[in-house]
Amino acid sequence: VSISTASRVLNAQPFVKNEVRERVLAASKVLGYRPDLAARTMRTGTSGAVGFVVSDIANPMFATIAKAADSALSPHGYALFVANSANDPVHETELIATLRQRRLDGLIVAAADERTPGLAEQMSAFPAAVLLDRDVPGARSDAVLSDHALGIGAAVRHLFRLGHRRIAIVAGSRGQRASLTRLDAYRATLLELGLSYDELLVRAGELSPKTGDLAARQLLGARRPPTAIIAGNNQLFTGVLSAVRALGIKVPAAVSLVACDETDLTALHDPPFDVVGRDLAELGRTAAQLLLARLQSPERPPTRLVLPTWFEARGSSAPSGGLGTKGRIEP
Amino acid sequence: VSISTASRVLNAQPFVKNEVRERVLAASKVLGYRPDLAARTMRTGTSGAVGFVVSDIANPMFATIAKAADSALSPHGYALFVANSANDPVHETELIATLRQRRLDGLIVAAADERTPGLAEQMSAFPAAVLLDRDVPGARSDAVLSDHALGIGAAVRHLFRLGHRRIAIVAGSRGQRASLTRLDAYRATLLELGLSYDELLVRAGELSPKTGDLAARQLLGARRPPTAIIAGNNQLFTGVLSAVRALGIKVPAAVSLVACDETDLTALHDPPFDVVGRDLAELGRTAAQLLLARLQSPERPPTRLVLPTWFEARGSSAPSGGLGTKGRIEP
DNA sequence: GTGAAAGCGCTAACAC
DNA sequence: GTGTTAGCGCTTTCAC
Repeated sequence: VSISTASRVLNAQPFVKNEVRERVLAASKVLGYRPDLAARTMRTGTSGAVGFVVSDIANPMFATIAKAADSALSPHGYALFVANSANDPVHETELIATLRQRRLDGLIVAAADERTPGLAEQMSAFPAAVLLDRDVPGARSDAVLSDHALGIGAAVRHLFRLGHRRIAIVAGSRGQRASLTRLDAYRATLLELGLSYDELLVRAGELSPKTGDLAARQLLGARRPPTAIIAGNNQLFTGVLSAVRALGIKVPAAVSLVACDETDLTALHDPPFDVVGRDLAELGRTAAQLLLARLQSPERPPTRLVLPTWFEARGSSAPSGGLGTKGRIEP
Repeated sequence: VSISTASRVLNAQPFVKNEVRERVLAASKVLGYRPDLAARTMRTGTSGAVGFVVSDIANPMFATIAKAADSALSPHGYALFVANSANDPVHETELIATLRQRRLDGLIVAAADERTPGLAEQMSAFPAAVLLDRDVPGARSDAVLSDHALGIGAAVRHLFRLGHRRIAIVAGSRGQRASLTRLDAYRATLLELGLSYDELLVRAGELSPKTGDLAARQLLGARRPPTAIIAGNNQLFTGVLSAVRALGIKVPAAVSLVACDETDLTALHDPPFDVVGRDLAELGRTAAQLLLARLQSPERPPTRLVLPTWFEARGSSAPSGGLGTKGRIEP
C-alpha cells in the first residue's frame, strides 16, 4: 500500500485495482483518516472554502442571506465562512486580504463602502467573487443586486395617495448602492408626483440604530415635521422606531412609518409595519449560484442579476390631512 | 537577500542587521508580498483562525455573540469564522471535522445537540475549544454558561404574584442545556410556590418559530388554557407571538407573555415584552477570552464560567384573576 | 495498476 | 548575522 495509491483511492481516481481500493478504504476508515486540508490547499491551490464578508454580522439581514448562500454552497462541497468587517473599510480591506492569503476559492462581498480604494483589485485576486447589492467602481465581477427603486417608488406613491406631502427618508451614507438608489428613487418619485425635493427631509448617516434615532428626533422636532418617514434600512428603522417611542408619537396617527426589509419586528408588530420587501434568501442563493458558475467556468462574462423589491402597505401608514385627500381612506 | 532572512524579517525575529531588515521590508512592500497562510499553516500547524459553530446562523442571538467574540479575538490576530450547522447534528459533526482538517486553532461551539456522539472527542482534537451555553457529557473543555434558572425563576414568581396559576412554557428539546435548565427552573419554581407541575402546560420541540406557533395554538386552544406563556427562546417567541396574533388574543389582557433573550422585537414593541435577559455580548467576549487563555497555556485546568440571567417585567404581563390575587396589582 | 520522487511556500535547525 | 537545507502532508508527474 503505497502513499500515492492511497491518494488515488481517496480522490476517487480510476486505474486502481478494486481489491486494493477496498483495502485502502477499509484502512482509512479504521484509522479515521482525514486529509490535511492545509496541505491539500498548498498543493492544489484551492481550499474548498468561500468567504462572505459582511459589514455587520449582527444584522439579521446578512444572517438570512448567509444562511441561504450556505445552503446552496454546501451540497457542492464548499464551506461558507462568514467574516465581519464591522463597518470599517480599513478592517475590511485587511480581512479580504487575509481571506485571499488563506486561499479561499471564492468571495461574496457586501462591502461596508464601495468606494474603498483597491477593492476591485482585491476581488479580482480571487478565482471567483460576487458583489452582493454593491456596485464597486471598476469591478468586473458578478453581482446580485436589488432593484430598490421599485419598492421605494411604490412606497412614496402609496404615501402620496394617502395625502402625505412631507415625506422624509433616513438612509445610509453614500458608500453603498442600496442607500444611493433608495435615495435616488425617493427623489425621482417625488418629482414625478410633482412634489419638491426638500433636503431638510433627508437624513443620511451610518447604518445604525443610533443614526436612525438621531435622524428621527431631528425630523420630528423640526418646525415643519414630516407626516411620514421612510427608514432606508432595518437598523435605521429600529432607531427611528425607538425615537418615535421615546417621543410618545403615535404610529400611524401622528406619523406614518415605512421600513426597508422585513424583520421579526416589522412582521410581528401589532399592526405590522409597512415594509419595502425583498427575498433575502433568493439574494443569498443567487450569489452562491453565480459563484459556483464562475468557479466552474472562469472565462464566462460577468453576470449582473437584478432582483425585485416591492412595497407592502400594512398598519403603519395612514391618511394624512394633506392637500391630496378629501375623504378618509381606510388603511 | 536570502529566503530565510526574509522569513526572519517578516516574522520580526531578532538577529537581523537593521540595513537588511529595511531592505527586505521595502522590497516586500513594493512587491505587495503576502505570505501564503496555507503553507504557513502546514509548516507551523497553526492557522490563526477560530471557528464558531452555531446551530442557526440566522438567529440574531448568535450573531450578537459572534460579533462580540470577533471583537475580542481580532486584536490578538485571530480571525473568527462563523459556520452554520443548520440545526443538524450530522451536518454539525461533519462541519467540525472539516474545521479540524483546516487546522483551525480554536473552536467555539453552540452545538445543535449536546448528546451527539463523539462531540467531546471532536472538541478535544482542537488546541482550544469552548462550549457556549452547552453541556456536553464527557467534555473536559472550557465553557461559558448562562444561569437560566435565575431569570426563569424570577419570571415564574413574577407571574405568580400577578395571580397566574396556569403558567405554560414552550421550550426547546432536550439536546441543549439552555432548554433543559429553563424547564427545570420552571418546574422547580412552580413546586417551590406550591403549584403543581402540569405536563399539559409544557411544550417542547425544535427551536423554531413553527414550534412556537404550533405550541401556542395547542395551549391556547385547550379546554383550560394557560393565563401566561413563557417562550424559552427567541425563535420560539416569534412563533408564539404570531399564533397569538393570528388567534386575535390580546396581550397582556387575555394572556401574559414572557420572552427569553432581548431582540428588537421585544425591546421595541409597544409596550415592550417581558423578557428573561442576559448579556449576549459578554457571553461572546468571555468565550473568546477563555479560548485565548487556553491557546496561551494549554495545560491550565478547564474553566466553567457562569453568567447571570435576569427577568425584566414590562408591558406583556398583567394580573390574572386567579386564586392568589384579590386586589388588582399595578404592573 | 503501482511506487518513487518532486515540489507547493513556508519556518526552523543547523552550519558558517 | 546570514545562507543552506530539511520537511510539514498532500497531489501529480513519471517510471516501471
